[in-house]
Amino acid sequence: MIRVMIADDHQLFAEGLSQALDILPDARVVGVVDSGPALDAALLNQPAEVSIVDIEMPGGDGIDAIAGLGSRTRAIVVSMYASDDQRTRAETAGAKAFFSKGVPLMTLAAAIRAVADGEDLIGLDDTSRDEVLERYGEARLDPGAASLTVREREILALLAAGVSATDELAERLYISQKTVKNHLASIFQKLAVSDRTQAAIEAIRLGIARPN
Amino acid sequence: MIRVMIADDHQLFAEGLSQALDILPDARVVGVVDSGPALDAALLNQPAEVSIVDIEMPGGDGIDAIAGLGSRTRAIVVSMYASDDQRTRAETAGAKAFFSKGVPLMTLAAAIRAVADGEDLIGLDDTSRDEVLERYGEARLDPGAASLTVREREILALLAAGVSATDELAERLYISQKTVKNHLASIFQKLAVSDRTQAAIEAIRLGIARPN
DNA sequence: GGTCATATGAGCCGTGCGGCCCATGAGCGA
DNA sequence: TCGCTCATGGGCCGCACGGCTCATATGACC
Repeated sequence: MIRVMIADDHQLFAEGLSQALDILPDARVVGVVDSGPALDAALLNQPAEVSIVDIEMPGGDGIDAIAGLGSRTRAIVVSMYASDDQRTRAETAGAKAFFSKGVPLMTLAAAIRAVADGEDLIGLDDTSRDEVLERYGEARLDPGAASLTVREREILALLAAGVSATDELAERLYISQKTVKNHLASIFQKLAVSDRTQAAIEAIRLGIARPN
Repeated sequence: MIRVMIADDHQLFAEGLSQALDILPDARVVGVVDSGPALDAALLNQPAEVSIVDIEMPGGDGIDAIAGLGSRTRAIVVSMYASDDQRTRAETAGAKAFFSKGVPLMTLAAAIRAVADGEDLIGLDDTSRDEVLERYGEARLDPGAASLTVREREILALLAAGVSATDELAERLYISQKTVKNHLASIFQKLAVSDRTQAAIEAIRLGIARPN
């Protein structure tokens, strides 16, 4: 599940995009803000892998804002009137992609997946960029935890119950530590997380395990 | 918070002990079972740092049960009629402490703290053992998360929100990675956990952070 | 019979994590 | 003034964790 934050002062656009992205099985809009500083503040309390940032916003340029975000989120800059020097400025500020607001939604969706996966689209020429987007055209697996196998759910449940060490997990399940790590790697990929802490939280959030 | 599981077929004793231990600010009884196999099964779904195991139980000797528990829990064996050969058998099975049911509650409480802290009491002679128990006579800190500082709560909240990597935590808080690790080490000690996964779960359980 | 998903397991490797001890400065209360 | 807590850092170290590729066996499905 890719968490997306939207920064745009045009409510109609922002909320419409929010609704549209929520249709995607592999992305979820976790917040909408209307200025650069507000984006910065929102990300403090609500992590998001990807942020969609408009250039034209009151109270400071959107590009100035993302320069100060560091690795907190990966920024995709969108502009009403896309120009080459805007693209250059976005790249300098550390944005991972740059689009005109005229692109199809599915292109943006593909870009979100690509950027969340670590791709950097902004420096590419058009043909290379389209090639990458092509690869991310389809939704990345599971609507939640649907694709988890039974064994993977067992491991997640234990993890969320506090059994975090590999050797303990292996003992409980009567399998080798190596197999535990293999299952965990598979879980990480399916839940789009990067370590067992995030997996445990996600397991609780998805209702696979109860917090108590 | 030390999680304790009690295995004893005498309900009066088990539940009484459960109530008594729950008074302690640093321990919590998370389950009561009445046989060795039931202990094994209960620990699969409910981790416990320490288990109080009675020797005299129907359906298999309590000592036989703990031999198969591995590192899932540290066992403290209690017996109605403590004998030297029972103590020897308990030691062989991997128990960390052995007591007659005649000992004062506070002695058992001290033993629970000692065993949870990694001490092995069963091989010690009486004077050495009493020395160790003396050191663990007082409750180990916090009634829950009361002793956490403001900064530590901030870090916990971020952790439970999915910000699990040290470098990301440092960026959000505008402090060095080293300081983040120092705070985390302090949190681990106060919550009696051993890694950030368990800390995040505990934070959710304590209501410091919401799962969603 | 062939293909696919699942569960099991191995090896290799870089580095992030957690344990340990220590230092400094600010703030506060005895 | 002394002592304490807290937040901020540093250094060191062992090892567990996560990323990668690969192998094998077992069912289910077609």
